[in-house]
Amino acid sequence: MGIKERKIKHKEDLKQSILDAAKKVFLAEGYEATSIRKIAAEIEFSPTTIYLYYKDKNEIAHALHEEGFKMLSEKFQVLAHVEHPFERLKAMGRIYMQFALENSDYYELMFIMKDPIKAFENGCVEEEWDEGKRAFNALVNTIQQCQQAGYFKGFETNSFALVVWSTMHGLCTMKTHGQLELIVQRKEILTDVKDAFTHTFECFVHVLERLK
Amino acid sequence: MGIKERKIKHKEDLKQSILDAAKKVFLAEGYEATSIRKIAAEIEFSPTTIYLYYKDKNEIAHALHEEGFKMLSEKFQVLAHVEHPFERLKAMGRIYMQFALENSDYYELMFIMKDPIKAFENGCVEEEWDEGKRAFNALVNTIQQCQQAGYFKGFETNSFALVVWSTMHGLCTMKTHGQLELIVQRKEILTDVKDAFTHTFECFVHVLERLK
DNA sequence: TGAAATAAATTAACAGTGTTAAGTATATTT
DNA sequence: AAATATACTTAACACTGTTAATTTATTTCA
Repeated sequence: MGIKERKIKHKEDLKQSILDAAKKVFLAEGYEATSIRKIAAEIEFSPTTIYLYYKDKNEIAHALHEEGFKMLSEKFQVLAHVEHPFERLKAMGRIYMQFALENSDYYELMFIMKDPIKAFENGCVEEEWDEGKRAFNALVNTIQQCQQAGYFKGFETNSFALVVWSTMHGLCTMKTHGQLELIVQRKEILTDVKDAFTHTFECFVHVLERLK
Repeated sequence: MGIKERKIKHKEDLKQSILDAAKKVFLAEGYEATSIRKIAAEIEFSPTTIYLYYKDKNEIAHALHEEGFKMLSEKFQVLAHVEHPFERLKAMGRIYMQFALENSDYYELMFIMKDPIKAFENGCVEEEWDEGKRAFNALVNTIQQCQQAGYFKGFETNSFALVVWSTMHGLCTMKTHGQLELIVQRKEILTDVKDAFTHTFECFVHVLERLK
């Protein structure tokens, strides 16, 4: 009775099981296709049961959004071993880019979609955007250390960090949303899309290098 | 018989009337709430009539997306009177930002949503992304002129243009999607959100100025 | 142990979505 | 006047998130 066993396991912590099921559907079909009914079918419960554990779909979106931040911060772990702050900043950018491309659905949920944010606007989730802030702080700290090493002198640290993040965020979204592909389509110089993405990043790195 | 007169006028060019109705609902309630049924109710026709003039909702999204580009390019007209290329670039950025804030729904449709792009992927619309390309070309040309004036020397023009656009796009989306607000919330230095947005832009301008 | 109270899950329903196939008037052509 | 073509509508499908009311299961207490 594999199904029954699974059901018992589910009951132990149904909230987590719902999230797991949501994640499964989400990864296989994207957020758009992740309906309450599909999640319910996955765990063999009624759709309305989900509302006993999550206030609404936004709260599930927020939970997935948190998962995404856990993933990203794990990938950021390796940065601790990069001593030179500017090298660390570059590595950070590359990790961020890679994450955005390889987990574009998560990226969407973390930085583009409004649904997960609505969750703590509607009072579902108590905390503020701790995950996002932590990630941003890591960037601010690295930039601060770059400044101590002679880079970006005369720039207000927070504003500069926002510029850097904006650039990376803009580039990643333009890539994953297809605008980059459309723009580059007939531009002879940057024929390959992959190149446009990488070249733009490298160009940005050159810009930063010039600010020493 | 105001209604009947209107109906006759509609029949003259129903396709345009549908678009006008779509725009009305879209501006009043945003794209999410712009349903086929609402558009139909607006022009007092059956919902299915719309499918006689537009293949699907993506095609309507694309039509609105075109309207947005017309609006933006109109606002860009004033740039012709700005002689100095770097001043023009800055003005371009400010116009872009203002447009994104004041017409955030249009901006969403033009640069973030995938639906309008699907329209010419699904063969609804013949042309490529001409509007986007034209806007991007304006940016490339300005940057090229900046380079001739001694700015951004040694940078590949197209890549540099993509960096600039990425930064502006990233900043605007972070603003309109609320991330900027959340990040700044507890950062003591940039308490005001409006300030964070403006300050980041100004910081970016300083970055560009340093590349002379 | 058996009845009452509590908790957990379900059924049915609401109000909406994009979209399609089939049917009905209206206008045009033969 | 009959046949054809055009324009539009009705009805329906297969979904969506969400809520209220109801049933089922578990626990508490006399």
